[in-house]
Amino acid sequence: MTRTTREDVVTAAGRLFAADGYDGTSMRDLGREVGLLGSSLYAHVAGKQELLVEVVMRGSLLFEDSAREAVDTPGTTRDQLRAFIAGHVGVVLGHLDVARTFLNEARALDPEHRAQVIAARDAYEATLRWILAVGRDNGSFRAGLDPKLDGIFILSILNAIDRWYQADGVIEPERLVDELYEFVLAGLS
Amino acid sequence: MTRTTREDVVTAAGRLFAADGYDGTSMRDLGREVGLLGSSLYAHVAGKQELLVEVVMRGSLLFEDSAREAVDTPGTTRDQLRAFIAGHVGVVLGHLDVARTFLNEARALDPEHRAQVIAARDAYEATLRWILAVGRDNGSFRAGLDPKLDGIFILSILNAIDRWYQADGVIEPERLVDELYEFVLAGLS
DNA sequence: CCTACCGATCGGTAGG
DNA sequence: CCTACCGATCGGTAGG
Repeated sequence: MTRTTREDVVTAAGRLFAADGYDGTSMRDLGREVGLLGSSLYAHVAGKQELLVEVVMRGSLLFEDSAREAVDTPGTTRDQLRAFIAGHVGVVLGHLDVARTFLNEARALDPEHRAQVIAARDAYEATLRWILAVGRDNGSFRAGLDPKLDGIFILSILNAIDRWYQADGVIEPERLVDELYEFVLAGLS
Repeated sequence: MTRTTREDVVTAAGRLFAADGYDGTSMRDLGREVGLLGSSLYAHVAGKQELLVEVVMRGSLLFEDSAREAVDTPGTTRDQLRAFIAGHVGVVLGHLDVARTFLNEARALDPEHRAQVIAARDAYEATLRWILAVGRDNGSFRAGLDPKLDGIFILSILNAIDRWYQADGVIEPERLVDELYEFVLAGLS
């Protein structure tokens, strides 16, 4: 046991926010998680809200980077769609606590940061819609596709993964990506 | 303004639980909503938890009835799938507050009722899986379909509707059902 | 259905 | 990083 760092506190906060929610996590709970008293946390952070902002912003960046990589993927529009799905799965499974907090606890943010998160989500969704529209126009997907509505359907599936996926087996991440891609692509064809 | 009834309190509780969450709703908030003091609510209900149980159980019953009706629908397996989707949309759009509370606030329930809700959700999911398996075996859907995984994908889409649907137009409920059915059916074909 | 409370818990601070 | 606290808010109760 070395000294507790700010990073330890942020990581533990993500864990508790993901498991019990922001409102369901007290500073005393968080202190216990890192082996300190609740009041001692204020030597590391300005407050509870700052911790939420930090965790959520990390999630926001992860999804943003993933979306950019998907668009930069060489190949067909279908390859980009697959990269988008694979990237999303990678973020969720690779950073479960951060992803869960980003997806489910944003409403506890102060108005300014909440607006920032909503903007980030809109941009993420816009990237997917862009892929769908391009694919519709170049014949990769069906002509009658509705980028907005079909984008919502796809994101609904992706954003629910953290709720049912269990790390300990049952289905491998690679197979999950395959099945997701297959199901979604069919819906677009 | 007539006398406040227990029903008024339960309805208002559903509204606030859906909007602000169970933890985010205080008995004083709820009292204000119905024009009473927080402490006066205890003349109508035993406690805050009882209100959550009541709202969530109403949601549970609505989805259960809807699933049964879908299975009892005459016609092809595809017709049953469509009825399942239409029923789900009907419950969500027709009882937004109850559906939201059922879908998002069950974790605030005491262990016994939470177990009940999980069992109800499992049964609902089992009904959908049954439709998928039957349809796979009778040729309505593709042979390689995975009832469990594809059922999760479908429910992911259905359970997210309350998060983005806006009652004031944009898309009609009938068109939503059509688009959902089209997208899902393609994923199963 | 209100008045007047209760004990518990919350986020956070002063001072060391 | 702890001690000792603070004001606010919470769910809930006694008595009318």
